[in-house]
Amino acid sequence: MPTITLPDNSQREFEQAVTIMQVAEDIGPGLAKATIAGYIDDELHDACELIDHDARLRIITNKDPEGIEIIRHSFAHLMGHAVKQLFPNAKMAIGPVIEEGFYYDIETEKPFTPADVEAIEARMNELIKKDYDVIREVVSRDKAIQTFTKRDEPYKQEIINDIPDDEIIKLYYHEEYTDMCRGPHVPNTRHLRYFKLTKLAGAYWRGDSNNKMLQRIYGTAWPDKKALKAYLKRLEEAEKRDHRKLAKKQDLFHFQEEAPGMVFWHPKGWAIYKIIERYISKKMHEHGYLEIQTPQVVDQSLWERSGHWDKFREDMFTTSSENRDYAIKPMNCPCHIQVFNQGLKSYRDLPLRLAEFGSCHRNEASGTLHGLMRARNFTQDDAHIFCTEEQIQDEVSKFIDMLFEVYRDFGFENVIIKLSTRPEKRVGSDEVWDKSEQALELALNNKELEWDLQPGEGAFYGPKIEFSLKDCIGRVWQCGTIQVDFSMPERLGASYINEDSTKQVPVMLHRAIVGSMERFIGILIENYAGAFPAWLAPIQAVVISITEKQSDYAEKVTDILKNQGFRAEVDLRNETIGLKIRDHAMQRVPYQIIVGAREQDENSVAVRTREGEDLGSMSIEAFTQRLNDDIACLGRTNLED
RNA sequence: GCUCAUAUAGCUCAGUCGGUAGAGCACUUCCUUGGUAAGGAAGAGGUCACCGGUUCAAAUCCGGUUAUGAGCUCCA
Repeated sequence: MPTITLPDNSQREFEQAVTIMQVAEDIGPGLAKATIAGYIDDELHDACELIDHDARLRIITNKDPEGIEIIRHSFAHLMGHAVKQLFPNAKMAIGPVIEEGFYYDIETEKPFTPADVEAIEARMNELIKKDYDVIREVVSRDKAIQTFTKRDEPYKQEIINDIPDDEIIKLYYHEEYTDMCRGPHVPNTRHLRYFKLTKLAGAYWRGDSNNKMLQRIYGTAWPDKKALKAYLKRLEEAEKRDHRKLAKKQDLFHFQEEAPGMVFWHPKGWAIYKIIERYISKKMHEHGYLEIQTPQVVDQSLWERSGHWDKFREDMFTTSSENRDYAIKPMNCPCHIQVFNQGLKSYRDLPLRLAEFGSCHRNEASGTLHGLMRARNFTQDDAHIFCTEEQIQDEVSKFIDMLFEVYRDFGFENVIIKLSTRPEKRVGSDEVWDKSEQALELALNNKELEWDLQPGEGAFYGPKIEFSLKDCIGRVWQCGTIQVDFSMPERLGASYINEDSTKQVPVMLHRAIVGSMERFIGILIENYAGAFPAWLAPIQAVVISITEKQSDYAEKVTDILKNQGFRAEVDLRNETIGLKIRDHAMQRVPYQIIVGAREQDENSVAVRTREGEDLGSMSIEAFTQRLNDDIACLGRTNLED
């Protein structure tokens, strides 16, 4: 006689054990129709789950986040159903839910073509129309193995072998198709309506590149048509912000075949770069860093001693001359240690913070290149802090503060923080790793920051904190980092004299805020959709003449702005005012200064923003004051500084 | 690096069955001298990524290379 308590605390009593669906039916036919699954006490179950004891029940429909997730998961099975009908020899691997959709990894004789995907989508739509019931069966391990042996599904068998003994195994039947899953799943395919298969790609079995590459089909699914349409629209809009597209439109930079993964910066893109560089440089100065510059090409032996040659030689560009082998520097740390090593250092010199805008070259695998986000030549806002063990905590803490100061100035609120701990292949004792991992964790917790642990993802010389930002379509890119290194200073002979006159090896902290100037600019372009705030905009104001008669006056106004350090341009083209405004608005220039006969007579300017707001006529001084106010929050950042 | 796809004018893209290439924008010149998101006309512009093959004939079909895109792997 189970008593079921609903979320509103109302209770229903039943003569015998009931399923979630039966409870829903008891409440009303509308709810029964919408029921996807339910929480029995605090556990999520299929709608066919039997309740034989007093319990709390919360029914899940497509209005709940869990409901949407179940729908997406069931869509993966539905795709499996369609795939097996069209490609009976396909071997199904895994089909999980991801953010906004699902995918299935499948082994096939021949890779799927885009036409195959269309056919699969069409077949899914046909299956949907059948509104068939999805039947769940709890089975023994033997029965599961038997089922998938009979179905000739080797990947499923492999998965079963990895399922812990105490876990129950469930099969879900979609007519003649059978899949295995933890569930829950929708009780009937009528819940599966609004989806689209979005992309086709290869993916390694179990994410290991030594394994066979399977075919992965991605899809997106939503509870209603409106949500699906909105998602596709959102994606389309986001793609317009792609930094590679905006770079072409705004003439910021380009890539070409002769230098894959290396940027040709154009004047406007380089202006942004220099503004950021100057900003960071100033910040570093304020935070006690000393800026240096080290060589691009360094003898191979240094990389051998640092350990990089061993681990990364495949990814390093090399060159040779007069029987000596060199590597183009892939990172700056060994060079910074060389600077540290010059002259005798005292404990009084610590912490010593050496900073460099270090240009690095890494021969990244061709398939990983991605515009500015992943380039073969990039510049790190790198710095290495040489300090004592006792100073680590404080330095890490100061660094995190500085990082957030910078990110806020660039308008980033949403920073993804991860702590990566010791990898399998590493140098240094466990004791040293314990200490450094704790130092990083403590620094994060003291600031009450939210972070995720990434076990085994640290660098070979030490653990690290990563600070990542998202691009226009939500891809996550690591930007900032701070890494503890107990190994490299010793390997490269760094030392200082302690209070007691003994020689000690300093700890080194590797750290970067923007990470790669290139990547950071890429993310900035996408986040601002090309409409940079005035302090970052490559052109802050464009002076537009209405007719040729104002050419001299327009040039005069432009010169005044330029002489005050503003980035201004003049547009004297023989075109209508409407066209010129349109051009510069599309170029996202923050301010347009329109000068006609009226302004010339009054020695004034008419100001318009790129958003289309008409600020009216004002004196040149009033405008420069306004522009100054606009960029004042971050101090004047003019190229002429 | 792996899987799939793509590569045509400066840009965005058409180009059917294999018969020597087309639009819009941009560019140049001329007309127009204007008041807040496209004034008008004319002109110029292409070794169809590169190398090879099939064919009487290749932008188009086939193979390879390079680059790019999506995803996977990797990322000091």
